[in-house]
Amino acid sequence: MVKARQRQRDRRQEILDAAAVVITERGLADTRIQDIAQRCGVSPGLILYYFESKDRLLVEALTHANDQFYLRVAREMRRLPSAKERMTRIIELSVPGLLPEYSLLDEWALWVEIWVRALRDPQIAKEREALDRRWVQSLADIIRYGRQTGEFPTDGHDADDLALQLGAVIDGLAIQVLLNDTVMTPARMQEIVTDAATRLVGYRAASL
Amino acid sequence: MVKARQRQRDRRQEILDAAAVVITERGLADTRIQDIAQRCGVSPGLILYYFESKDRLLVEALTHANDQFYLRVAREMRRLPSAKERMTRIIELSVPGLLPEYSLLDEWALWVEIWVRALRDPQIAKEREALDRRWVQSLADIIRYGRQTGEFPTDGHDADDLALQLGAVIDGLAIQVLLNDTVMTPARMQEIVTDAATRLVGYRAASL
DNA sequence: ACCGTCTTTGAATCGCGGGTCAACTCCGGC
DNA sequence: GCCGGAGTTGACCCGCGATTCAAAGACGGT
Repeated sequence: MVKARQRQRDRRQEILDAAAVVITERGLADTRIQDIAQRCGVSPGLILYYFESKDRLLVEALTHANDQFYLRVAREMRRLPSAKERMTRIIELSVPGLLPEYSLLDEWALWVEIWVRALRDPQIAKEREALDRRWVQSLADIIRYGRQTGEFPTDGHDADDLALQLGAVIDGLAIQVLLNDTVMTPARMQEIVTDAATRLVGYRAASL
Repeated sequence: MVKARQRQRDRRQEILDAAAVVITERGLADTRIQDIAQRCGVSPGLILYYFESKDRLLVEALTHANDQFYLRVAREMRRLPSAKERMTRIIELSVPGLLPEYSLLDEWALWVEIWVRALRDPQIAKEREALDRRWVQSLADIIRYGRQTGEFPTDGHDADDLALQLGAVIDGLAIQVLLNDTVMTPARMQEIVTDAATRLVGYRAASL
């Protein structure tokens, strides 16, 4: 009985992962159940055995993918001892296509799909807000941590405010990078965001 | 013959406008030919008499709507005598939902739809880039104009660079405002963008 | 008033893809 | 080895919506 539960959860995960991949490749609007089934090496009927509808599956897949990403980032942050390093790293991770090992293009592409749906689907709107807050929270935590360790000055604005602004800059630039590789390159984005972060938070960047 | 051409062009415009409205209301993915026809008070068949396919129509509608908006803004800019006023005004116009008379929410909602499609449709990607450049150009022009009139200092960065950064900040914040009316309000966005503009360009804002 | 062409209609076609379902398989417990 | 239920399949149903098309209408030119 326990094993059955486990196996069921595994299967669900597998489908969610496959769904995320397919959405990334084909876009939310062009993702068919058939595609997801194929990527799992499974029949289309099975997909609807595990999820009550295509729509629910897609929604869950989007948040699931974001969760995965968030957890990876959170784990990395915990490992880094200094706030500056954390800031540098989280910026690296935010730039689409900067690090070849994570294909962050994918993360951002999914993110844009979430935005579109959030415009008209209240459930997604709520989810999106939660995911976004969590992300901004991570930035704010780094700032607070740095103030605690003495790496960052403590006389600046509220950490949450700063994080919100920094997050906005990252979003705006990420779109440019994601959609247009000529004018705004990953390297350039990294530079600009680093600059913005140091100015907002008020510290000196580690030279690259 | 001439009149016929004119009438045909009018009909096309009418359809494009209707399409933009429907896309805004229902989202690109859920827009049906039937909806557009209904909004024009016309039969579905006619839509495909004027456009070779739904897809072409939608693409054209997106850029058409953006053109309209751009032209409105450009006209306004020309009327304002000082660069500071222009900057203040273009910021107002960039904040979704700030001005009730223009429902800028709509502009931004369409913009997000363009992004999603641009991820996978090379034609749209190219169009989007052109539209975006035009927009950033407007910002850069204001900066250059202000330097010419002596309103802005001339020792700062390249005007195009500054415009690019300012544009990114606007994009990032606009998404937040568009999707989430609790944390990031229009008024707050306006404040932040104004602040960013004055710091980037290096002038004093007119107090609000 | 007549003709030919451009518009417009609305019904019909057609393919696609989500969801259903009855049958089959597999596996774990007895 | 046998039973029962969970897991899996793939064929089928079904509605939706893009596109086509033949027929009807409007309109300008003669």
